[in-house]
Amino acid sequence: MTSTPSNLQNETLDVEECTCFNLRKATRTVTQLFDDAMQPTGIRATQFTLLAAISSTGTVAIRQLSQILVMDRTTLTRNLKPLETRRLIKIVPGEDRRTRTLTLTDKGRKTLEKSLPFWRKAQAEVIERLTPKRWRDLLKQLDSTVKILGD
Amino acid sequence: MTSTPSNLQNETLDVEECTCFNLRKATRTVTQLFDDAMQPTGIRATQFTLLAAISSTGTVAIRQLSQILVMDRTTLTRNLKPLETRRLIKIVPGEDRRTRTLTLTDKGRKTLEKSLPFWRKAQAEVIERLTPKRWRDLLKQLDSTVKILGD
DNA sequence: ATATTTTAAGTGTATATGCTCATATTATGA
DNA sequence: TCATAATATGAGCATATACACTTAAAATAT
Repeated sequence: MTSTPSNLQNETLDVEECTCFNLRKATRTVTQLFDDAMQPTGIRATQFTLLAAISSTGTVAIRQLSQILVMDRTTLTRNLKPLETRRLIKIVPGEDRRTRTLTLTDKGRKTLEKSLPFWRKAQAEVIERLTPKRWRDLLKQLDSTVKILGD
Repeated sequence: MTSTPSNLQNETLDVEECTCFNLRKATRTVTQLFDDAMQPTGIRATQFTLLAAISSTGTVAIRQLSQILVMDRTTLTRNLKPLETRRLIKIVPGEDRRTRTLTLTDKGRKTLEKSLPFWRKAQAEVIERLTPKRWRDLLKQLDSTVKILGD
């Protein structure tokens, strides 16, 4: 009986189908596209999302926003830092003094408004290149994934 | 004629459909699931991917691997650091002395082998919870996305 | 054969992500 | 009311990501 060689090789082929790896790969690709498109605005795609979220919620606490964005609270806190440093947002204690509430500054609002066309352009380009059907399918799959695997 | 109020509110609703944001959100969710499942192995999902890739390619240069993984070269360099520190991989100059080639150490091979069942379990859980059909659709969409938007 | 160009890689800087632990404040229960 | 539990946050630590710039080595062109 010949000893079976380590089947490491065969196993690792499966790894090309790793859900995590493929998601991260696609995220790298798309984030680079968006960051590149947003470059003239001075803010990144991630930062744009935060400004837009704060704009649409109005005043909101950190924990609250982290739940809306399905983002770790401490990650959000860190991500807010560069926005606060550049005075795009204001962070002040809430009525419940455990909380800190977020609001856009005038500068933040202006930055968001100026950035919107660039975001829209990037988004439109992605939809066009993927085709609307594929894009809708992608978003649908991503949404299912978060809903089903979240928590 | 009534003046239209700032349509910032309406605009930002679209942002919930931001391709970049939704990808990042799903990636956060899935990465947390994988990292959690891999926790007993002492390596993270991202690191597992690197070990598996090096194992399947055999000796490989950094640039080469970065292209295989569709990953920025400098990102790969940084990601290799903790693996090298823990002596899971060896980085040595290649024949072309501009290059540095990567190989698994014995410890790296052992770590990869021990990690495989945990990765498989996480992957199986994801496929089961999403259902195989949805999972295949997701992977297909991610692959299209990278192929179409890459470069 | 040497000057020029191309290619591979490392480093500085900045952001993004999330776990663990510590602290402050509010809510609750005896 | 006062001790305890629950909640909101920040900070330390480690990794992940990528642009711009620099350096070294190989390829090429004259």
